[in-house]
Amino acid sequence: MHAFDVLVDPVRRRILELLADGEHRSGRIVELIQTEFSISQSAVSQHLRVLRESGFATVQVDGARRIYSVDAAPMREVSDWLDRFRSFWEPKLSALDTEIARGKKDRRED
Amino acid sequence: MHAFDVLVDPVRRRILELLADGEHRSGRIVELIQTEFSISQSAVSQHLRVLRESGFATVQVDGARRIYSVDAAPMREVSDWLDRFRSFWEPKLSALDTEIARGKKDRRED
DNA sequence: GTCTAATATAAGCCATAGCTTATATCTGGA
DNA sequence: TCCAGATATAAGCTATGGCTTATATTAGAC
Repeated sequence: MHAFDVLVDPVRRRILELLADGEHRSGRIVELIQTEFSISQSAVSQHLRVLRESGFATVQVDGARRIYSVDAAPMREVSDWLDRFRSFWEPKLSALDTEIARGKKDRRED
Repeated sequence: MHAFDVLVDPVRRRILELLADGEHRSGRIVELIQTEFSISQSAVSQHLRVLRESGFATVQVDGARRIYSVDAAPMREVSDWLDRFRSFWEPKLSALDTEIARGKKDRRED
C-alpha cells in the first residue's frame, strides 16, 4: 500500500495530526474524531488498523487499552517524491540549502 | 479537491514526474503513459483534466496540440502538512536549518 | 471545403474504499 | 466467575473513481 493511499483519507490525516502532538489511547482518538466527523467507533478503529498495517502508527498494549503513537517513517516516501518538485516553489535555494532541505538523504533511484 | 486526492493516483503521479522534466504535449504523455500502464488515450486525457482542474498542470494551446506544464504550487499544501512530522525523521536539524527546510514560508493556520 | 490528426468529452460499467450494524475478543474489577 | 468497558473484526451496503467505447471538437493540410 502506497503512502498516498493512506494519507488520502481526511480522517486518517486528522488522526495522524492528533498523534503528532503525542500518543493517545484508542478511546480518546475515537472521541476526538467523532466530534469532527460523526463516524462510528468501528469506523475509527478501521482507520487505526490501516495506519498500523501501513506503518504510520504503532501500538502499545496497556491492558485492554491500546496506546497509539505516530511513526512518520513512511511519510519520508512522500517527502522524497515531493523533492523533485521542490525547486518549482523554492527556486532560490542554494545547492547547500537544498541539501539541508532534502535532509542530506542518500539519493535513490527515481 | 484536496491535493492528496490528486496525488493518490499512480498514473497522475507519473504524469507529474514526466512534466517535472519539462513540458510535453498531450500526445507524448499518452504515449509514455501507455507503455507503462496500458490505458486508453481517453483515460490519460481524463487524468490530464484532473491535473488541470486541480491546478497541478497548466496548458498552452498550440493549434490542435496542448502543451502541458507542471505547476507545483498545490504541492506546497502537501509539503506544509508534512512539516509537522518532519521532526520525527529529521530530529537533528537546528532551528535555523528547520527554517531553511521549511523554505522560510509564512507560518499559516494549522 | 473535406479529411485526418490531435485531443477532449459523454455515458455507462465495475471494483473497491469507507461506512454501518452486529458481534467477537480481551481485560480488570466486584 | 460473571460482568462491563475497551477495542477489534465480520459482513454487507453504497457511493464513487477510474476505466472503456463511442463520439464530439478543433485545427491544419491538401
